[in-house]
Formats: sequence, structure tokens, C-alpha cells
Amino acid sequence: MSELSIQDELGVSILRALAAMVESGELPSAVTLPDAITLDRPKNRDHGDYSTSVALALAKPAGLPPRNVALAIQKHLEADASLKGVLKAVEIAGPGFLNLTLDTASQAEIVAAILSAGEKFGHGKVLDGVSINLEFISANPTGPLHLGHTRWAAVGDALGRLLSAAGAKVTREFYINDRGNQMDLFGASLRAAALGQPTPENGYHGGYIQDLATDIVAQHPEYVGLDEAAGTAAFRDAGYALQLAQQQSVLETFRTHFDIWFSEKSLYENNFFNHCLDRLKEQGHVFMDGGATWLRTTDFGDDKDRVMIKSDGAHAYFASDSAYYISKRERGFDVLIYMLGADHHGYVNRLKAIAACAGDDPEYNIDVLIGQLVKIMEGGEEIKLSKRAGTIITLEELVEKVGVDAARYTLIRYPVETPMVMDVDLLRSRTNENPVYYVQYAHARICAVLRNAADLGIAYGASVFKPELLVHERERELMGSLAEFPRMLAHAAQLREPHRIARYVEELAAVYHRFYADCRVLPMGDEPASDLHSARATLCQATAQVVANALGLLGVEAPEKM
RNA sequence: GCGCCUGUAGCUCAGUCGGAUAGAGCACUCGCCUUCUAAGCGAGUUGUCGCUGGUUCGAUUCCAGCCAGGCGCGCCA
Repeated sequence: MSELSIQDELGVSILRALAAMVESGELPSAVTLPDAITLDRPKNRDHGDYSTSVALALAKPAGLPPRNVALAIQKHLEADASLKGVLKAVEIAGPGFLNLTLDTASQAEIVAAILSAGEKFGHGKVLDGVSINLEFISANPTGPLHLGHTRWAAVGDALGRLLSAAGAKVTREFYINDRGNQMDLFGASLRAAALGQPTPENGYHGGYIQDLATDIVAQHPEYVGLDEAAGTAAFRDAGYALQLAQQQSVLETFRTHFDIWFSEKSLYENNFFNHCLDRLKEQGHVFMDGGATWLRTTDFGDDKDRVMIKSDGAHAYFASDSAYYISKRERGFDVLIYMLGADHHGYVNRLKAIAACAGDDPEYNIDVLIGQLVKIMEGGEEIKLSKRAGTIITLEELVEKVGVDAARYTLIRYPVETPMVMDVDLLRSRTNENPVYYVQYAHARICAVLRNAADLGIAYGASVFKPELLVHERERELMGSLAEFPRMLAHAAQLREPHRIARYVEELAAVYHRFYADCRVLPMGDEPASDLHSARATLCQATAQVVANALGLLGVEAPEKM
């Protein structure tokens, strides 16, 4: 079997047909042929296994009626010897669509391909060799992770898995804002709580502050006696360590792993920031004004120039952004993905401007994903998200209520640019409204069938598989869906849209359930085992593999029993 | 004012190299377990794809303008 999938093979054959048509004068030589042919899966099964509108697209430049173009392509495909045994029929429909129907045995090769590739089935090379830095969450270490962070935890982690599967070399990074006056405020709030004093103005509230303060005092009773400056610093550092450890621990239980926890403070160690500043100066976009040091980001589409070093000598947050960008690039990453909340979308232009100021190509080196904030409904009312008010749903609480699988799946299955409403009551009720159960059930169901097959002594697997037996419409439908997985994965990776995986696997589960309802897999009663039983069991095995692979990309378990 | 996102069925939402009759779940009605997991399957009902124009063989999809909602525009972090 060739390296090419059947879709690819058909696409290449059509391109060959087009080239031959130019050769023979059936198409004017002035017509520019497409680089690749896209084959769609028609919604209507009467339209074959794949369809293409290439004839429609070429009709105009060729100055020919679309049907004539389609007829010529059809003629060449039917004469193509390499498609014997692959393509069963080529039909022309509507204004000039070409509908292709595959030969059964050829279509069923996908089953063997899946079993052969196993966990790797679907993985591809569209991002081969690309070194990607994927930064997400990057919450302040001044409190627990809330639901907004949780969306990024789920989506970011799934995106990391997806990009890796597409061939990219991915490093997941969490940026710790461990510098600046928010940290000092955090320290002052903890100290106040420990001393039983009122929370400072704009300080941090919430029960966790009191809890942290209590823990710190238990470990370091001497902190209570320190003066304000020393005490604030001591509580800040101790609170930071505890809070960061808490975030790290809860993320691990959420199956979200980071390769690097990057400290903002570290950007100012070992003269690194000055090194970055020098690099930016070399590019000529740094200037002084009013005693401050600026980056002229307006050279590259930003609304206004940005201060890096304030006139009082302090580093503005933008200084960190700039240095952090350069750090990532110097560590060898080609593509930097930033996942930001909608309230930070104003940063897109300035981030891209940093890249341009550093002499890079913002369109290639920076990829910013903007996620709309999550709203939470409980008891029919919206809960406002406010880290400081203390009325937050944390990642831990969400997991406690609905479990890791349901939480991750629900958060991933919507495009991030869609504002999302999570109904806590609904998720807590564990009804079937959550499609994760639907998908997991399909997997568990298949596993049950395969267990029974083994008990009955039915052999299944690539070695006994007879592809020509799978002629039932439901079987063909199922194999068609399975064959879509690699292409879907590549597309989702390129678009950075993990939600497509969830949508795909839901459809696959639906197709499997239909197959299951119409096609008996195992022998009934005393019926003797046949090759068809084996073939169907093998198809089930391949389906379970793809469902498991898809759920694996989402970080959701594929249970063998439910 | 400028910028970004959103507007699709009663509700929650899918649908981006433009494609054939616009989909799913929930909800509602009715069927299917004396054999593989009924957490399932099947049938039925629901639409000015925000509005108006443009591009073309074809627009929910691309472009422009408008309407509505959300968010952002600091020598804060």
C-alpha cells in the first residue's frame, strides 16, 4: 500500500487528468491548474464517497461549459489504470460536480491502516519541523485558578497535543507574573490577614487569603513580628511559593502539563533585559522621551508608542513583554502562540509590533488566539468573576462538581472566540446533555463487543480482515468517517482549533451507534462464526482506536467500561 | 471616537481554501431491548443564517455600509 491516503491518491489522479487535458487541448494551455484538489465528503450519500467542484472552478477560465470539463475529467479518470480497483464510479451531477464512489475493498483499507498505525493513526506532518512555543494561562500567582483560566488549561493543553500530533515540536510554557506591585499588594493583604488588620485598599480578599496567611504563620511565626516592609516581603514570598505550588498541583490533576514555568522576574537577572534592549536598539525603534525609554511600536501598526522604562527608572510591564518575546525567540522557537483573554485583545497589535521591532515577521512568528471570557450561571443567575471578591469558581471546585473529563470536554468543544456560558447546575447534574458521555459510551460499547468476541473465539484484527466483505451502507459510512480523521486533525492543527476534534469524534460516535444498530457484529445464538463477523469486529477495533486517539488529543479518557 | 469579538431552529451552539435540500444536542410527539452496553437507534415538527448592497455559475461563508450585544484603548500589572 502506498504512503498516500486514498483521498490524496484521487486528488493526484485528478491533477494528472487535468494535465493530460491541457496536453490534448481539451483545456486551453493558458488555464492555471490548481496545486491541489480538494475532495469533500458530501452530506448526501447519493453523491458518492467524495465529491469535487474542480470542474466548476475551471469552467470560467477555460471558457467551457462546466459539464464539458467534468465529462473530460471523468473520461480520463475512467481510463486511468492506476485507479482500477480503487475507484468504482465517477458520476457527474448538478451543474458539474464530480462524485466519486470508491471500490469497497479499497475503501476498507483504512481499517488495516488504522490498526497498523495504532495510537499514531491520524498523526501527520503538516507542522513538521516547526518549533512552537505555546504559552497559556499565565495567571498571577496571587490566587487560585478560576474558570476563565480553566478554559485555557483545557484548550491550551489540547492544542499542545494537537500541534504535536501534527508534527510540531511544542513547548508548553506558563508565564509567572511574579514581579511588580500586584505582588506587593498580595503580600500586604496576607500580612494584614495574619495580623487581623483590615485588607489594604485594592488588596486581595477572599477566604483563600486568610487560609494562606494562616499556613504561612504556622510555618513562620516570626513573620508576624516583622515591620511593615520586611513583613510584606516575607508574606509575599511565602504566599507566592504556596500559591504557585497550588496552581501547579491542581493543573497536574487537570492533566495539563507545562514544560516551563517562566518567571517574569528572571528577565531582569544576569543583565538579560539590557541585552534585549540592545537588540531592539540595533533595529532602531527605541527612543527616549520625557526621561522614559520607549519602543516606537507605531512604526508597525500599534495605536501608540509604548513605554519600556518609566521616567522613574522602573520597568513597565511592556518591558517584560518585549524581553519575554526576545527570550522565546533566542531559545529557538519559530512560532510563538499566545492565548489571551478577550480583555487583553488590545495587546495583539503591540505584541506583533514587538516582533516587527525585533526584526521578525509578526505574521509568521506570532500567533495570538483571543478567547472570549466564560460566564458562569448558577441557580439561574450569573456569577461575576472577580479574583478579588472571593466569589469565584475555581478549577478545583469545577472538577469536584463535574469531574475532569466532563470539565475538559465541555470547555474544549466550543471555538474559543465564542463567548461561552457554563451552567454549573447543568454540569453538576451529570445529565446526557454533556456529549462527553455520548462519545465515551461509544468507546465502552465497542470494548464490550470486542470482549464478547474474544469470549466467543471470534478472531479479529488485520491478519484475518477481509475488506471486500464490508459492503453495508452503515459500514461504508463508518469507514468514510474513520478515513476523515487525519485530514481533520491536520486542518484543526493549522487553524489552532481543538474544538474540531470534539465535533469530529461526536460525529464518529453517532455514525458508530447507527452502524451498531443496523449491523449485528457477533453471531446470534448458535449461528456459526463467519468472516463477516470477523470483519465487523475488526472494523469495531479500528473505530475504538480512532475514538481513543481523538479523546487522547483532548486529554479525555476513553473508558473500556461504563 | 478608534479597534477586536459575537449575531444561524423555542434554548445552547456547530458549520473558513465559497458548493448540491443550512445541521447537532436539548425540548416536544411517536416507535424500537425473549441475544453484542437503551448513557443507544429510528420517525415527525421548527429557520427573513442580524439588515442592506456588492463580487459570481453559486454566498451562512468573501467585501462594504448599517443595526444590536460584549470587550479593550495608562510612564497599571
